[in-house]
Amino acid sequence: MARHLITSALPYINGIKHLGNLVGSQLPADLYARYLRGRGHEVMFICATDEHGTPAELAAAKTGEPVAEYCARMHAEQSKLAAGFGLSFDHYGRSSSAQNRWLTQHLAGKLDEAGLINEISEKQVYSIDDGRFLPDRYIEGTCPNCGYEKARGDQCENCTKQLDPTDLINPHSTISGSTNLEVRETKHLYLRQSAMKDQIAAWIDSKTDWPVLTTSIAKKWLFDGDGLQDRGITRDLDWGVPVQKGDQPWPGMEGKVFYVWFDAPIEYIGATAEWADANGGDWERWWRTDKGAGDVTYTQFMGKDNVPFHTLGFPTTIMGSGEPWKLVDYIKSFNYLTYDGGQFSTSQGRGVFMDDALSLLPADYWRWWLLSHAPESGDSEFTWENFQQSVNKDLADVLGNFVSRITKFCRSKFGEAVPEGGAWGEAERDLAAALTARIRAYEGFMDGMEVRKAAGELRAIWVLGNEYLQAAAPWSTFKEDPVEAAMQVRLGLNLIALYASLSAPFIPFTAAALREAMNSGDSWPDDIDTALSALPPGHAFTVPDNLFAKIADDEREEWTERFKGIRA
RNA sequence: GGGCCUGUAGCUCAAUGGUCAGAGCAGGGCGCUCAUAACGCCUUGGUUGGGGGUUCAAGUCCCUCCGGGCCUACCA
Repeated sequence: MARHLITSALPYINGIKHLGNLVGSQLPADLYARYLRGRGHEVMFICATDEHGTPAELAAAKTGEPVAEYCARMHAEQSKLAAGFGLSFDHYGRSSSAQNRWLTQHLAGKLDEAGLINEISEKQVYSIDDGRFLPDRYIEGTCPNCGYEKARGDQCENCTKQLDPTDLINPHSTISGSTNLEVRETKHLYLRQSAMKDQIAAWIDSKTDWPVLTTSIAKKWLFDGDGLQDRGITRDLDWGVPVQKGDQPWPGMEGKVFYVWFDAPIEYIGATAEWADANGGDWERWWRTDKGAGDVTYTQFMGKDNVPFHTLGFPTTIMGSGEPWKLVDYIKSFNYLTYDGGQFSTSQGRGVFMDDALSLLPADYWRWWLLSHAPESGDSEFTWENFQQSVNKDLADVLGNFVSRITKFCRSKFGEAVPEGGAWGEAERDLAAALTARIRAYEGFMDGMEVRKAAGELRAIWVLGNEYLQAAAPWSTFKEDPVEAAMQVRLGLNLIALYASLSAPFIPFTAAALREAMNSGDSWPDDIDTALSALPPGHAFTVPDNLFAKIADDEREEWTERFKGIRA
């Protein structure tokens, strides 16, 4: 038994997440966590809401709530949706927690002691009417280069020229529209990533088994142009972790907070501490190599947009602190899921969101489609037609109908208990051998986090059941040799119990329903003969309701229409 | 502009430089009747985006052109 720490990229607090967010981090992380638990490993699966930053403040202002209340409400809502999708976090924390505040301030203090913090005075645009400094992207004006009127402060979307906000003609705040802007001097802390460049580069170089997507993004940032740059880690905002050196004040930084990207990854640790405080556990044995975390394998899941922060910023924080924190062992990164040709977009309300999804269909439908089409090698596209076909064929026909045909046949001929008599012949031994080969392949893909291939292998395992049943044909055998048919049916019923265990990481709700119907346990099939005799003769079961209703054409058409625009 | 990823069957995707480029779905045929008209077997379908090059051998490596996507450090 090994110990696995698993973290999913933190969903931002600003609104309900869409299916693209879900498949890029939380869902595959859950798949892996469930699988490892199923194999008997000790797992700590952590996620949290990322609650700081300008967008959270603006979203709260829009609803008229104090930002703390807004975040509390949205956290509760996201927790509920996460539970609805079966995301099996050991703890779903909040980056605004006291634990994270303490850790963030502590690490900043250690980085300062190590000489890795610079104080830099700089000029930024301040909006007098908004009462806040404006990030470059919140300033719009006319591009001095091409005359495009909606150029942003950082870059003109029209001519792609890099801009400084002061370059813009007629600049205004995108928050209020105000043109009452001025340039003010402000002091910020910078994390000296450049000083850690060689150490980070050597570390990345040692990770030869990481996805290309992960290492190529990291290397681009490390070596492009002048190489890894220092990064501002503070902001002039009200909502966030107050800038302190540990528990001491930071002279000159009063009223400022740490940048959301400094404190967000630290919340992986913070959330584990939250878990420990809530459950009486020990978080340090997961995070401190001097306190028991030496045998932990740490895996992070995230979308590609998060990779720079996890390969450069957070490791700089961890390594630079000089303390024995646990570093990530493997970063599994994902491309994007697109929606009918374009991007899913939280800000534009484009695509299918987690709450919509659960209102239409049970979580397992979505889990299966999303995981079996996970954007691993490149962006992948969600279309309603593809979704309908996959779900109907894979879940309803291949798996659902298999369960239905064997349980109903048994009930009509033998009653609702596992029938006795008969012994395996060649067909059964062949099936067992085929199952073993496929299960070992499935385990290999799951160990390697090859999500789509694992889904394909699982489906192939389901298909083996139908092939066997078709060849054995107990409905024919029964007429000549009821004892032989009893053996075939008994094997079929045991296959259902086997499928419940194997499928649980992908479709946990269905797996639970199967276990309940079959009165079976959830042990992993290390040995196929044992697994296929888990339900002994006489073992009572019930015929479950159809596991999956098919998606009808008119439903698909209605949903296609309903979700084609942008949602309010 | 720069960097990275990507283009393979109608669709979604596979293929350490090495048999005849493979699966699933969709399409066609046959079988079966336990089952959610479900299942099984067989089968049609490809100049691997275009062009050039390296090699005994290229989907794979190099160059070039075309198309799609992402990132580019103050959105997170």
